[in-house]
Amino acid sequence: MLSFSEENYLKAIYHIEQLQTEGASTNTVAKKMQTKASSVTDMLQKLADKRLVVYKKYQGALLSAKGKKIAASVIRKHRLWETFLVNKLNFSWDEVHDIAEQLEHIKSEKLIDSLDAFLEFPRVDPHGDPIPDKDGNMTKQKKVMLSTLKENQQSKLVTIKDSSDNFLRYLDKKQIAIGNTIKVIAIEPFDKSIQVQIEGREFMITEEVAENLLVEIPSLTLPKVKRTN
Amino acid sequence: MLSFSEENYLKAIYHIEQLQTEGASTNTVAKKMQTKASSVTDMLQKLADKRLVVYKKYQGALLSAKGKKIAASVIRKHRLWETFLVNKLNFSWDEVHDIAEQLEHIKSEKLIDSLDAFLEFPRVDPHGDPIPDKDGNMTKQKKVMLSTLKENQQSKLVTIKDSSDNFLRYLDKKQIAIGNTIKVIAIEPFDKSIQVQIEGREFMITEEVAENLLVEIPSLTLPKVKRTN
DNA sequence: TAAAAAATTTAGTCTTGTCTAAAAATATTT
DNA sequence: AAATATTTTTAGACAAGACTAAATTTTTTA
Ligand SMILES: [Mn+2]
Ligand SMILES: [Mn+2]
Ligand SMILES: [Mn+2]
Ligand SMILES: [Mn+2]
Repeated sequence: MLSFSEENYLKAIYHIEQLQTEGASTNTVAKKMQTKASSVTDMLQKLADKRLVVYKKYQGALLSAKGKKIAASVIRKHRLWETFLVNKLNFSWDEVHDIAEQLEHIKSEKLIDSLDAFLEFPRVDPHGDPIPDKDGNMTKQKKVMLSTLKENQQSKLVTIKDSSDNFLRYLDKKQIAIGNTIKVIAIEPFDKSIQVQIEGREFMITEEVAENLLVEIPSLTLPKVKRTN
Repeated sequence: MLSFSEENYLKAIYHIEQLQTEGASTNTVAKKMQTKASSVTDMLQKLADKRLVVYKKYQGALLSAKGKKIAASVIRKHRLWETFLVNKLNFSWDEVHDIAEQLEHIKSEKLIDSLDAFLEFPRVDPHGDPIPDKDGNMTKQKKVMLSTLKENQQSKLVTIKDSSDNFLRYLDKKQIAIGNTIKVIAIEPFDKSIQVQIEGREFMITEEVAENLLVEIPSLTLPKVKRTN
């Protein structure tokens, strides 16, 4: 039975591995865990003893298969609980993360599978992040920053990069939600701000916002040319 | 913010105080917490420092008002989560206790009040135990052991004393549930076994079972005599 | 490639919560 | 009221998980 702390470290390493190819460095983990590098070293050694990570002195750590599975199950629990809070208890999406940080450590396979069924097997959490299945598999969604689209391209908002309360509340205020269809009307060359049309409403967003909105890769808008078959 | 351990000790003391009038002795707490007397002494001193119990060396501990409120809130959480598991996730009543032991330590007032509303403000948990309200008040139900009833008396099952898995499963097997009407048909003088009628079905239970079934205090069955008034 | 900077590990300390063994206080018997 | 038994506290140790400061290794810069 792993401690809360061990589970949190595994989760942090998992998230770091998603971004980079190499192993998670001591300092990166320390930053993510808001702790000191020396504490991280202690923990990496312990997780290595338990064969949950492969760790080489001064070289950082990589999750083992076993470690990856545990990390995915913690993430599964986190996201299912967030979904429960929003869908069943009417929490808003900026209120659920801290509570899910606690709930993700409750140990009971039956509980989490029942919860999954109760929620009717959601594929993504309230922030658009995919929920791993029982075996830890997660469909890695292909997505790009809205800021990479060209004028007239449109796509669907699948998730967001920044999940801070401030950003979540900004989106609520602008009535931007996961699943919305977003069309790029015009891009201002001077400051890269974007005129967008979201679910019919047209308005302006800054480049910073556009970089934190991740949308489906838009299907190529083929030039209307007659095919000669 | 209290630790899980501190909360568990407060809850244990609360339960002990319900049974006795005096303070909880070190040994009683040790038994309930399945720990050593010396560990209990350490914790009682700590809880006394935090003004959560009134503790006198060699005399045991009593909850302070503050301590009592915290204990009641932990019990409230425990029982609401048990209710959630049974009513919403279709757990059986013998499966929920261990999971509730974990869930009762989740810190979020909004969460527990939302859960309360989601469950439509239940008054009792799946085992018939009363759920304290937000302020820690709990309606102390008046109840007696079924074994104290006389022949022909009847009452309603409100809760059970023993909550072991074995007993809960015995009740399931016999289809005995909280809220059932139980009538004492006959008491066998030799072994005090009781012929009962429960929701129409008539069968025999042992004295031990009858001592663990707590029923409403039955209204006096007045002798049928004409009033001269 | 040697020096400087940055990252990482080690050594030692602290807190929380647990334990065992021994000492002290209280309760029960003779 | 002693003597004995039981309960409770104290003393000292340990493991987990964190920290600071110092030492070591790796990376970057000159
Ligand atoms: Mn989250
Ligand atoms: Mn999320
Ligand atoms: Mn319970
Ligand atoms: Mn219960």
